[in-house]
Amino acid sequence: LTVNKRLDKQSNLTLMAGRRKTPLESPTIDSHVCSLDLRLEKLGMVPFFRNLNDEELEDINTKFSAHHFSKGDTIYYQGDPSSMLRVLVFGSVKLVQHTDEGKDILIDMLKPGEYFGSLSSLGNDEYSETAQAQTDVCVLSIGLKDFRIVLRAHPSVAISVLDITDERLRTAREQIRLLSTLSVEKRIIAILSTLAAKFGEEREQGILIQLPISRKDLADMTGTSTETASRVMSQLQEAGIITTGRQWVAITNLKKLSTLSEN
Amino acid sequence: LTVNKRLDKQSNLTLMAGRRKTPLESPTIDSHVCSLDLRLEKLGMVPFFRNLNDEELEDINTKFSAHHFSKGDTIYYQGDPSSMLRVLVFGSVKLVQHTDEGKDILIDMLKPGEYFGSLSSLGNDEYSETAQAQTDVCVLSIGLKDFRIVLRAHPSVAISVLDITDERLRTAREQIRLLSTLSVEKRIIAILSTLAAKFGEEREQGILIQLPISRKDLADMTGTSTETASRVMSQLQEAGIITTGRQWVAITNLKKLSTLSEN
DNA sequence: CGGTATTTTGATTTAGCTCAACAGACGTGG
DNA sequence: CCACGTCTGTTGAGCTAAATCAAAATACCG
Repeated sequence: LTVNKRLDKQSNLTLMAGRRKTPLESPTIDSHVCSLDLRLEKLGMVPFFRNLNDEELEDINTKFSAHHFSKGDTIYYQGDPSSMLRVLVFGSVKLVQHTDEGKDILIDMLKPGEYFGSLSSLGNDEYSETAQAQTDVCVLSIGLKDFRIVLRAHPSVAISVLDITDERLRTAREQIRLLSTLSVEKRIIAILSTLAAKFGEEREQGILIQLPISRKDLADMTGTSTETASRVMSQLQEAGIITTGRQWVAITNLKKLSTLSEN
Repeated sequence: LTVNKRLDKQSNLTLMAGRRKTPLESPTIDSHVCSLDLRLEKLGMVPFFRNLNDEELEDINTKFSAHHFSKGDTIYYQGDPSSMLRVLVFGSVKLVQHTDEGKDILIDMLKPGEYFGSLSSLGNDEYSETAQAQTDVCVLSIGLKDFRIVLRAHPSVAISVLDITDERLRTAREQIRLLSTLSVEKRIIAILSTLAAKFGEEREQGILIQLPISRKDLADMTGTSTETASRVMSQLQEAGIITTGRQWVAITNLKKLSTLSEN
């Protein structure tokens, strides 16, 4: 993979400082990473195509097209007519719902291999959320009708997609539980644990969450205000549980974090 | 259908009173409604079997077994090993999550034709919620492995189940939005609208929600306390928007209700 | 280096929780 | 059919978590 690590020069200088700056790797991709010749390989990595043989994969491959988006780009907007199913191949994407009152809800953050866009042509003809590139990304797209054909031809794919969707439903309901029963502090702790499990990587600072996450993102994930999210993060840092800065978080004391979520 | 309507004698007497008593029909079913001879007919009504021909249906039918539960019975408990997929044939079922701290979350209320239990044998070997009969109910059950076989043999079924699950995911995320952004009053108003659309029937009192719903149920659906739910319901009744009593609600002014939810 | 976006911190306000007591409805058994 | 016990809903008062408003500090970007 031709990934350019844009190493920040200060990352060495600030190693011992109380609050380090941008320890995240912000990978940028050459556009050809997202090119035709790599699609087949990528498709085979996607969970719901994993059981297929080369011939089947080849067939499905022809139905997909590949696109590149830069960090911050919007892949589709909530309310747009929904017509594509997408598979994230590289980078990370966030799904956001906007409300009339201007509040946002951050529904999910995706990593490579996950699908988004619309699945079902049933009734819902608009995207129910906005998809935004959180880093530079590469995305494969397939038209809904074509995807239906694939599902019909390959029951194992349909079953895999069903399993994944069911799992997401479970996660969404868990989120409802958190929102209904826990204090803001505990909700943020829970989200940090989840993100660490999904995106965390071992570093000197602890488990670094490999994603640009702002206070507003945290607030939108936990249904609170940026100010409150900031206060909670300050407390957690004060308590030596996390290390954090602008758009990044690392968990330095996972044990203590999980203790707090119980209590 | 041999359904006994247990007509409450007071329903006539109290027609003009400010607050009527138990206007709900509480149907009880003779156990043989849930018997073998009716299963086939019922299965054909289930959304995801609708496209199948008689022969296919017959085949699937043999894999299901029928069970009757009385109002208040628990069909399965959160944490039990999950092994069955269930289809509600008659009555209504509620899905509840319990928390360590003793708070409950009411995830969903089901009507005939909807499925519950577990879908995916993937990883999750325990029910993530408790299913309780809200009225007398009749339920068809199939073992997970058998259901997998059905899915594999009938792609159209797999696709239907996927569509339904996707729709539920959308609903769950909508619920997350409500919890994250709206006041308790608006959340209750939103739930009342939803319930009216799903379970409402035209009556003299207005759109009567054909289900026993307590203040606690409302509270557990909206993530609030019974006291607050009660206060909101009192206000709504005061404002002439709903009529309500013990375990029942009717919406007398739907227009005004939807006005309130916007504002 | 200056401008902008993000984060922090403080002060004030408030929605909704909790605790508490009571009232109305239900149903059960005598 | 009535009396009684139990469950469900109502209402009040005080308290607290978190929202909001406001302003300053810090990091990042060109």
